[in-house]
Amino acid sequence: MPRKSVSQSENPERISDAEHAVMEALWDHAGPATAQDVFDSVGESREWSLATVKTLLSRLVQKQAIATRPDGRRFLYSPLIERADYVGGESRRLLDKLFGGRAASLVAHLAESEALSEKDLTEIEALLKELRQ
Amino acid sequence: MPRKSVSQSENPERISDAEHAVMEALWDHAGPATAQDVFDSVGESREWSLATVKTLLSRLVQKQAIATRPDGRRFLYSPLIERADYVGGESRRLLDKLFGGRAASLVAHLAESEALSEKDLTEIEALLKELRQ
DNA sequence: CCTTCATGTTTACAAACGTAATCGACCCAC
DNA sequence: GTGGGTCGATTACGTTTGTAAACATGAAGG
Repeated sequence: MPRKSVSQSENPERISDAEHAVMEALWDHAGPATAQDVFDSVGESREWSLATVKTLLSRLVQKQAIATRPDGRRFLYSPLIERADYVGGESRRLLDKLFGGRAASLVAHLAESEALSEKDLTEIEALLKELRQ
Repeated sequence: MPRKSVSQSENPERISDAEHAVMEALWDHAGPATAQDVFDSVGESREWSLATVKTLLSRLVQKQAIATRPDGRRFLYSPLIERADYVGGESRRLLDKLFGGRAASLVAHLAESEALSEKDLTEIEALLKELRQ
């Protein structure tokens, strides 16, 4: 198979914070969304103009994080990367950066810093139990 | 619109990736370090020039993340924020951004994505047990 | 047709970042 | 005391990010 030319597709282009908010809107949206849709979703929390949302969408297209499909004279946007993958990547980044990649260290830290509520603990215990069967 | 005049010292200035590497060097170093020290520590992994390290140190001073103490004609740098605090802050950021603040979700995700080794699981279990007593 | 609105594209611009060269002050060896 | 080296400070410069206005174009209404 010929080597894929521009190499991209393998390239985990970094998604910025603002861009991430747009991704969340897209992931949240059932099916492809228009720029207006995204604006409506995201405009509540973040005070962005429609223009800003469009810029972010363009940048995400460039970064190959989302795809466009023409629909009449506008575009429908849909995520190219899955939320789980993104979340996994970011989590791993943090783990590597701050905990030497050791997940247990993270959990330990959360526990020590009291970031874990009683409920969290119970949930995690249940989770572990399930993983163990 | 008058920019909200922040009461300094309360201001959690964001530390960039490169700056973080410098912080790690400082945290690692026993006692105050010179720019050269930092350069020596960090120069291995990252291919930075001494000038770059100095720039980063300056920026960290501005951000009030580190303090300087004159020592003859040079400075000794030492962290003003503790690693645990930084780590806690960043962890929380991730948690809020990706998991709606729910730590259990993070752990669940790590588990599902198989980011947790057998050893991790055992460690976490032990941790929980300890927290429970 | 012509005006208006909706929509993506282009351009803008300041702040933050990554990376570093240069500058001015100071100290040491000759 | 003078030429080098050392040090922090200043300046630089391209890229990314946040935020958005201006522009081009096509659709739609009158």
